[in-house]
Amino acid sequence: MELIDVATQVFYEKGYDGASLQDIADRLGMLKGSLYYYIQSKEDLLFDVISAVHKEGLAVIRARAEVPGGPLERLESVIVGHVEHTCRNLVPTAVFLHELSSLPEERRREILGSEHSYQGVFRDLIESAQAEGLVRADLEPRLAALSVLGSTNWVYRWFRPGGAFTPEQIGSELAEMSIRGIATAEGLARRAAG
Amino acid sequence: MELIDVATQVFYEKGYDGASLQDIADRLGMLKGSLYYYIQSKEDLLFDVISAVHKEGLAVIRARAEVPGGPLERLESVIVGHVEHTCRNLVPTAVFLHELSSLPEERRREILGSEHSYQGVFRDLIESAQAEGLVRADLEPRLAALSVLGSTNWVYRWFRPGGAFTPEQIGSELAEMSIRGIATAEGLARRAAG
DNA sequence: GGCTTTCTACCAAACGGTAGGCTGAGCGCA
DNA sequence: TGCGCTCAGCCTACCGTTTGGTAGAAAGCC
Repeated sequence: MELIDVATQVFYEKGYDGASLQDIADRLGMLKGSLYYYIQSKEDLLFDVISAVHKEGLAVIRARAEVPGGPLERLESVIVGHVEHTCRNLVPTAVFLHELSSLPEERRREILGSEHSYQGVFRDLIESAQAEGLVRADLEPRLAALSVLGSTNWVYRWFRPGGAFTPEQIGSELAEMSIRGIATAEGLARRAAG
Repeated sequence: MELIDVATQVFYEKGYDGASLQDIADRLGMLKGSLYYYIQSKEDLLFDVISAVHKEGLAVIRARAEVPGGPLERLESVIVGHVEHTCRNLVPTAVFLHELSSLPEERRREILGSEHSYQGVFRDLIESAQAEGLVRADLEPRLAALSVLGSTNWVYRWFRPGGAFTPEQIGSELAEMSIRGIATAEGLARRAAG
């Protein structure tokens, strides 16, 4: 469907409140009233955009989190996957991170789940690594997860395709920094050895 | 001036586009027409809000960056200062980071300076540390700066006063993770010794 | 094949509502 | 009397949404 792509782009450029259905209709070459043949409301449109990219991104990191292997290796893979997915879906991701707050409480929770799902994946992996002595024990897992999520999510604000860095480069460098930031000496040694 | 505080709060709650001058006037107990005695336009109001908090935050980290001492210690201090300032000025900071894109290109650049000023402070410190062998040489300074900025700026999205973590706690933990993430063995050793 | 009906994908116009911006009159206080 | 400030109200523009209608392709039926 082309509508959702156009809407994503317009929401990205003007923000949800700043974008009008007129803008979207113009870009599709139709009248704004005609949009209601496809949608129920403007809000539904935003919901669809956000919901899709969130579901996709979550699937990416969950798949990588559940692979067999040490928790530190899996965490690294999750970070890389998350960053690369962000870079390759820059526009929808930006809309998700920027306009989620434009949705009413209820629909927001419908997307995020009762607990913050992204954060949960990172935190679980960090806790597992901590239990094996691979991540510093004095570290608050939730804080560590938020730190990693921060540096990776921030990517949507500065990455530009064709810019100085490739998605792969950014993914692996951010993962490297994140892991070094939280691992124990043993965790790092075992990672280098494996 | 109370107007700017109220405007900050309203922009925070509803977003710039979603907020109306009516909302602001209501909260001040006056009619929206009366606002024009104080302001020239709605956009000017946003500009003032953003400009103020940006200038203040930049002053905080610049002061800490210019203190005498090793670059790694100064970087740590900058991170701590930045995070604590963010936590203590959560609402204006959120407006700054969230609504900067609502300003026209020109006024945006008037605030950020020709080069990204925050990023510049971090990058310069990282480059200094790199020159002294305290930060890994294979690390791209700009990427490292963006990683640190990401995890610290992200704080505005999850910190809540009276929540599980204090600003001091968050500042020192994020700084610790950031430094460990980029430093060389020698950098870490020298930091522990000093 | 020819005829009719249904469905798809829009169009045209208008609705009630609200937006930012502006004005000139008038208030209380020094 | 003068001045800082607020008032009530208007203007034009645009918003999301609804309604009623229609060209043309597709499908069903004989």
